[in-house]
Amino acid sequence: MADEKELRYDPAAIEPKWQQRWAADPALYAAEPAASGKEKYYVLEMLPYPSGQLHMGHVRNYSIGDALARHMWMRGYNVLHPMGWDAFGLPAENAALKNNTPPREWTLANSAAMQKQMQRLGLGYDWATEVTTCLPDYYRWNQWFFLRMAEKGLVYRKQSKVNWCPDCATVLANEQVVNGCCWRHEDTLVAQQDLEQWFLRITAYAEELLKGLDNLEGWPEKVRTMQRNWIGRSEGTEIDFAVENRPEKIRVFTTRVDTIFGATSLQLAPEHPFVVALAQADQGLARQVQGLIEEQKKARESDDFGAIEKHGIPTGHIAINPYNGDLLPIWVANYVLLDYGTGAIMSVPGHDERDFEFAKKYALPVKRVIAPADPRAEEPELPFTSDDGVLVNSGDYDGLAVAAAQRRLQEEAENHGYGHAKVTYRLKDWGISRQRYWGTPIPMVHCETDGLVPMPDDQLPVILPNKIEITQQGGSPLGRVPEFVNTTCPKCGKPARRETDTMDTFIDSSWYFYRYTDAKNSAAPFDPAKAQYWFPIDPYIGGVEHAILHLIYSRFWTKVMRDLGLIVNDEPAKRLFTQGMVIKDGAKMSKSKGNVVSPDDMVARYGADATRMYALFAAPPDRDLDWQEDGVAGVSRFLGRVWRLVTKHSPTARNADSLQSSSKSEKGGALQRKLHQTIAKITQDFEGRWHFNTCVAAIMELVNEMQAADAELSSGEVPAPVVRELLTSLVLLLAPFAPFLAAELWEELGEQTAILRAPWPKSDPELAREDEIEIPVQVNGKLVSVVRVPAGAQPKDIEAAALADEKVRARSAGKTVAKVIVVPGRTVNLVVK
RNA sequence: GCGGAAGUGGUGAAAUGGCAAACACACCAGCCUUAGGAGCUGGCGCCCAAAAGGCUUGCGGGUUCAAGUCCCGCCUUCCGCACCA
Repeated sequence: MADEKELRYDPAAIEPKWQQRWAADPALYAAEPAASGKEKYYVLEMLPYPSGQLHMGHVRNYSIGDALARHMWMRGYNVLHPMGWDAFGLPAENAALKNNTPPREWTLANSAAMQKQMQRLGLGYDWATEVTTCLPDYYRWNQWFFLRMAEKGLVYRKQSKVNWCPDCATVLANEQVVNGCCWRHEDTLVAQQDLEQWFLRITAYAEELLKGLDNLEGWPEKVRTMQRNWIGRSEGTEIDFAVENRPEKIRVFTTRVDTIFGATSLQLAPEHPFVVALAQADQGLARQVQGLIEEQKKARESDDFGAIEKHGIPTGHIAINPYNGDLLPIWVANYVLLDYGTGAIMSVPGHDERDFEFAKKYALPVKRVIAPADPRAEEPELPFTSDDGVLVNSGDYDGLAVAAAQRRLQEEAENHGYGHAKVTYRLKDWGISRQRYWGTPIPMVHCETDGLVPMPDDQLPVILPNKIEITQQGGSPLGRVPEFVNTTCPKCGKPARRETDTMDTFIDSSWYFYRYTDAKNSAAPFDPAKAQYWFPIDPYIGGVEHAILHLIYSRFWTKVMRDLGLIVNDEPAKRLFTQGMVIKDGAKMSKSKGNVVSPDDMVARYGADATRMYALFAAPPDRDLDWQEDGVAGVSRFLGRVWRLVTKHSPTARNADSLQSSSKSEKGGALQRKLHQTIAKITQDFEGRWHFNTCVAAIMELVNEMQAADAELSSGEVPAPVVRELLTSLVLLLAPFAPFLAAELWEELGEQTAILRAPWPKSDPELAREDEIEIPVQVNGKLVSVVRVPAGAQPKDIEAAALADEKVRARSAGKTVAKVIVVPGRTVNLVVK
């Protein structure tokens, strides 16, 4: 019975054994100091939120990163492969409410559980550099950075709108607003509230963040485009309009100043200062404007801003077009946004869809001022929004092309002092205040005498109190902890109040990957020399859902740190790799759909190796992956074949002299050829394409061939040194994808050292070369036959072989061969007439 | 509306412009048996009873000796952004 048991591949026996051995050897996955002299490789996967459970998306993400890390270790690189926990955030507070567990305990228990899962999966992380963002030795540096930014003028406070869930009685982040409702209360509309908020001046870096994208060649085009759109640079003109009988001027932003002779009104956002001023003196107007504001609010809340019907209110005031003296009625319109441009537009119904719709509704005049560039073209229907045109009905500017007219009109405005060219961004400053408990306290003090006073560095960290009652009452929870709130002013020493807002959790993840390079540093966020050695990150691997927020914030943070003199790199990551989603039955896995596959379950049934290898085999890593359990079973069966193949022939391999492995036997030569072709293919894929699905397929082909030659391997027909080479190389190739089985079989082959330290096999082109190859022969582009020729055959020999082929002769009988194209090693095409 | 990606067997997929469907899954037939979530052999795009042959990469054009791959125009799906002036 025992013997038979041994004939079966049993991951449940193999994997825990190696897991224990690896855990007992912390140096195995540890990064070495720069002095190692090895070339560095920093492979990073996005750190998880410690929810308590890994999901399949994590497994896929980490399987990709771990395969790369293991491969690079075997290539002799100094590899940094760290892991940590994005540990602040609302779920911990929700759990606290639900289970009466303190957020800190809940979070740390979760990350400990997930670390166990990761170790069970055999992921090779250097746990000595682990970062947990909710611990004071990490978040104190958030506070430190905040103070440095404040010194540089990158921090300010201002009144701002926030998302407010009345049921939770708390502020929500934008990403927690789903279709205008709270993510935890699907039927509760999120309201907008005005609060005084802390902001980081990310817009100071808007231009650099945009320009830098052009050089990020290792980032997916999709992500770069999304960031470009998010930053939303647009070039235009600001023009000041005087108002009849009023002292104010109204500044308008437009990208189409060339259409200004077609302006027939000005439209102002309901919250525009001019409107506010008018409303103060006019109850009726005030009420109407309030109506518009309510409408906008509602539209914003329902996430359907574009769909509300345009309407407006005439103010009765008149603006003057500075170019031609036209008198333009001033309106308040519900489709104009206060926070883009200047909050005021010139309305040109002839050449803008929205203005046209508005003008039709209120019977405002529509003027044609742009004609198609081609004079023969028919006069187009209005609105004509193309910028390929020339000016008409525009005084001295008639006949100018759009672009030229814009330049001339800008010059004119500057000469007369009523306008100038202007670049506007859609990117807004980063509102980082959260009226929540579980986050980094903002290190500021409110003093009656000195106002806002930053905490001195030597009083950091401002510790988040542990004992706190989390309730559903409004306001910052920290405000209800007197020991926290009551302090003394660092400047004057008088009693003062601490800031009770905490920081957005995206701050935690904006720089965590620098901390990995020096995670235990208690004097600085990290040693610049260490960061300089490891940065930039070589591949940064994660889901595309972070394309905007996290990846813009962390680029911003990198630039700030560079300007603080801490680092020398401009960008955090050389290459960004966005893996596809894991889906099941055509839909993203989710609890509500009931199609969630648990990694623990897969590991229990098929083992970590099969689970990981399936995650790499089922699809290329950048595409969505459809999880099919039968596929995991298939990979598991394959690993069983490998196990049987290697254990069966390992005695032969162990006794072989490893120095001579070149085979004289035909079968041995064929297997060696396949082996060296496989090594070449996989090595090449690791160098950039990362199509691990075809790497696994190539290993399967190799195993299939070896299995088919089982008799020759057993009989000695294939020399023992070749058997040895075949088996050891196979196990080495498998190591990045199925680390447990590879380690087990490595030992089975009598190897003493860790497989992770064994050199990656090298493909010998001599051994990989085919003796004879098949060349498809086409006649007039149609496949007709296949001829066999020696591998290095000359074009004329290949041509002769093709012409001699029977099927080819039949096909070209009675016709003349007009042309012969020979692609050596590839194909022959005969053109016959 | 703007931007991005993708459309290939029953399924996941493969294919530096050079034999479309490698490798797997599922299915079918057979073998073995210690009856297992095991192993082995064979079959498996479509048309034709089979062979021979023909057809086939969303649709329509084009470039080329040669197109799943390159170019142009459409259609569909997914994703991101969106009264952004």
